[in-house]
Amino acid sequence: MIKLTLPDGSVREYAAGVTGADVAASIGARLAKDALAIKVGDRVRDLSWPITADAPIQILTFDSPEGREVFWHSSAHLMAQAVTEVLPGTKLAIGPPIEEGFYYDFDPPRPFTTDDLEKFEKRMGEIVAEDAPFVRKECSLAEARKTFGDRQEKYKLEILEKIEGEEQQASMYSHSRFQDLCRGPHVPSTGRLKSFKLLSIAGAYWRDAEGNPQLQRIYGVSFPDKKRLEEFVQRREEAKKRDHRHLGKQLKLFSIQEGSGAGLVLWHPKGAFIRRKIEEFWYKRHQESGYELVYSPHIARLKLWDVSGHTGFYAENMFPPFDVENNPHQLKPMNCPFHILIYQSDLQSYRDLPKRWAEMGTVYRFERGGVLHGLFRVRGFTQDDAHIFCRRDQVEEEIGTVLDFCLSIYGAFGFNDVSISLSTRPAKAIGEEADWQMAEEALRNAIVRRGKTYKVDEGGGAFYGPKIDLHVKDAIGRPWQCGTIQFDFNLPERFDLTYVGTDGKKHRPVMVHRALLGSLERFFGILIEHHAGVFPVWLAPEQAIILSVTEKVNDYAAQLQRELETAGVRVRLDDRPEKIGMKIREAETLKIPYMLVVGDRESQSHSVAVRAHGGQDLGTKSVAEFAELIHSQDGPAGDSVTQP
RNA sequence: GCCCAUGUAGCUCAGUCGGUAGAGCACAUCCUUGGUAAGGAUGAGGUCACCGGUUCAAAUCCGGUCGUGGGCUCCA
Repeated sequence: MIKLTLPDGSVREYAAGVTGADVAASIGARLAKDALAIKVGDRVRDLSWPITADAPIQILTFDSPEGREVFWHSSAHLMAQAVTEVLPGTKLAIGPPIEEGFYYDFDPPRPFTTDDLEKFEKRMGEIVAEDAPFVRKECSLAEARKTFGDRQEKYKLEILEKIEGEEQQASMYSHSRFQDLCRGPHVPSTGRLKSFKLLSIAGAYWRDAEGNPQLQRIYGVSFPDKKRLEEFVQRREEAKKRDHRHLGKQLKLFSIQEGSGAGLVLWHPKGAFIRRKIEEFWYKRHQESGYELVYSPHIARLKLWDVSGHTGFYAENMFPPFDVENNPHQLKPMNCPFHILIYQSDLQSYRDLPKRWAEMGTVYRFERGGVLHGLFRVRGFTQDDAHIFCRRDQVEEEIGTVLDFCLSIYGAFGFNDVSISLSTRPAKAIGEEADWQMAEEALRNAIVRRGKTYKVDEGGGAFYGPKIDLHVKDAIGRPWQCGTIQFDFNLPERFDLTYVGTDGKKHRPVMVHRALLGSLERFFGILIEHHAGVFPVWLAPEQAIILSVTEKVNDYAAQLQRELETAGVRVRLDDRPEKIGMKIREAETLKIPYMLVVGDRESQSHSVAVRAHGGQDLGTKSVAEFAELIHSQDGPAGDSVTQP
């Protein structure tokens, strides 16, 4: 008999050789039905795997990340069978699960088309209906080589070459008429893979290396039931509706035009208004929080970037230098060297630290054409940057303060679900081991002391220091990386930064880079998608629009506009001779928070009929009441609202 | 940068087999004075992204460039 420990700590006894399927069945019928795989110790196995020794186990279902991985991996095999059957001669590369779904890379006799996807899906459905079991078979490497050699699966042979030396045996998984080289594990049978959807076709290099043959990748996603697939489809549609590129055009917020250049953003008046609101708020909060504002130029002598090292390690992201009176100059990809020059311009005493210098600094980075994407990936953007120069004994408190500051800023924009990751020392790093430990400790403590949880990205730090990255979750649950807090052991050395300590000697300060929103462009894009274009009152360029029912009340409407403007409300008047339904429709599509319908009734009682965006009727209000309503919402979330 | 797709009116998009261009919305003018998501009429608006090639003839076929989209790659 062997003892298996369940996740809840309970121990059950089974005969040696018991399978995951048996164990699941012994626990409950529901679990047996949902079980996809089993975790034995820290290895995930097929449900048919015989367990021969005591171990902690966990039955994996679709509700666990590992269960989903297995499910999607099996789905990739399912798709591969369909593709090879529909398009014989298609060679197989690899087909792993990904964050949400799976893909498989193929080398087909001809490129796939969108129509192909439907054919593949149809065949996949047939294979699911077969409910064919996934069967694992171990074989020698030589045997595997022969199998795939016969089938002229050159990519599989390459994988086998790589495995050689690492493994003694190869494993094959087959189901229905399909067999693939695979480590596994897999779900018990194709019948589990009920609901799936093939999403897109993309090019991808074999082994992700440019220069290698380009393969055709098909992305797909699958779920154990229809409902979850429908939810997924709905989520995608919702995301599409919120796409900041469409909303940006529809609401006249910004544009990126061929005439000015790819990846370069034009802020139109309404977008610029919102940006200005964000900036004003940002400046105010920084000044209240011990930062001093600085400005720096957009270009500098190339020499500066030599000293900072950017011409070396950052060259591929910089625009080419240009000549200024025989002096090469460089468009700035970062703000830090300028802040450092400010630091160096004076003798710094320990008494004066920390220095916290913040700047909305516009930087230009060369991004390859193919990666540009709306406001999310651009070539010119404004970082909400700051650099903190401090003593070692100040580090931990500084980091903590930055973290608090950051979270409060996110809260003001309605982002309260923030996830934190800590990236530690990479293999290739500069600086002393002790410094790294100190820095990582400081970052860790700052997070832990605030009772926050965090993920560790081992080795994910920059070569010059560890960092914290902050991700905000938007209204439909998507995470976006915004903030970053990074230690830098590199630049203080390169620029030989010092301060005079209590001992009268020179000491090296610690430098921390930080951005909260990241880039204004990107953050604006996130805000647009988060709010689906319906900006909160404090950011909305137009907070309300007066809609006159007939031209007879236009005088009253105009008077109303003056009164509301005097009361500090951003209000526009639509007094065109159009029907009220038409005006409402337009105001709705413009996503103006409040519509004020005025006709004879309102004109006589000196009031407004308030309709909120989306259709909610807030009834009739006096001018003062409505102005009060706007004032109560005219500030960042959680901020005390300033009365005009 | 690479692969695939794509670029037609301000926007969304038709345009068949190569025969010199269309709709809806938006815009302008006029009519309509209408109470919570599209009232009507008329009109104007295009070097079919750009450059080159094939052809009697190119929005259409071919090549290149640029932009955009989905990916890949990269990401101090």
